[in-house]
Amino acid sequence: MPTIDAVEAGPGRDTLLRDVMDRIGDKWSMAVICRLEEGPLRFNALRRAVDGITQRMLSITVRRLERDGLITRTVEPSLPPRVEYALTERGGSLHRVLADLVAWTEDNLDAILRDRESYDAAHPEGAATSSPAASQAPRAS
Amino acid sequence: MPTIDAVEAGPGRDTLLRDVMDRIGDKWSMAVICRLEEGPLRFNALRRAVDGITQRMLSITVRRLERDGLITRTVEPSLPPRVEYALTERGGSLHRVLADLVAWTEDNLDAILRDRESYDAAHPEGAATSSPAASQAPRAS
DNA sequence: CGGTATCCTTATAGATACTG
DNA sequence: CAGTATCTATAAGGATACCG
Repeated sequence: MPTIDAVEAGPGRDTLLRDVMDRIGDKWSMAVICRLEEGPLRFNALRRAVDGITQRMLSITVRRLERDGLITRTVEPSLPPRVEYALTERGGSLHRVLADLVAWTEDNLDAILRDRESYDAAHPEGAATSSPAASQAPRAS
Repeated sequence: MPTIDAVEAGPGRDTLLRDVMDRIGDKWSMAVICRLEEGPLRFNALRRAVDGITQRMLSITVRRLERDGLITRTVEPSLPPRVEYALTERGGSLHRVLADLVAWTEDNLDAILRDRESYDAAHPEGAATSSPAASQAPRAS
């Protein structure tokens, strides 16, 4: 039974955001969704398409996405087995939302990078703890 | 100088997504952005508004957001000092995109939760490694 | 009030090896 | 081909204490 606070403050937008972010905010989920949006792929094809992902992380990621109904996993019992992954309707709708996020990033990334340089120049000491990773990613396709 | 691969494959949507996710995919950034969208707040007011955040994490989070030009930090040199945080234009535009993500979550969360139960029921063994945290968050406003 | 500094626990993910 | 298992490194985040 929820306390009365839950009623007062509305649905808690930020809590909902946390819910979705916990799902897609990990290192590989979005990349997998984006690759599958272009069409279904088998495990190793997906592995090659994502670039940098390990077999283990792809395995974990597709299982999570399947669990949330964002992708399907279809096993064709041949020898060797064919396992195909494809985006669901729900996964596709999520991808559309994410596309807006990509567009926003395209519009703002350069300015952010510049602001960041200025900030670091103005705050020489506290350079540590400023941003997670983001330093030099491989920058592949 | 980029290699020729960078030209061939397009802008790399998933890499861009990773860029923005690295920025806002952490545990607290979105919550801070959402609270500030309702109006500027001072440090401790923001701390109380976010619910669950520690002083340390708020400190780190606002510094990162300021560094990326998503919020401003204004110090009024009184005694005791007043430090006010406010969303920038850029932060506001990001919030608008995030709002779509919230809406998507509102539309899909219940179904996802149900799918997840079915999945767990159908896959009793591999219950571990399935989802990060997400089990029982405090569920406050 | 508005933070830092320090310590510690746990999640995330990489490497590697092995299997049906 | 399509995964699992194990082990390890790192970093995100929480608890606590202290400072200008």
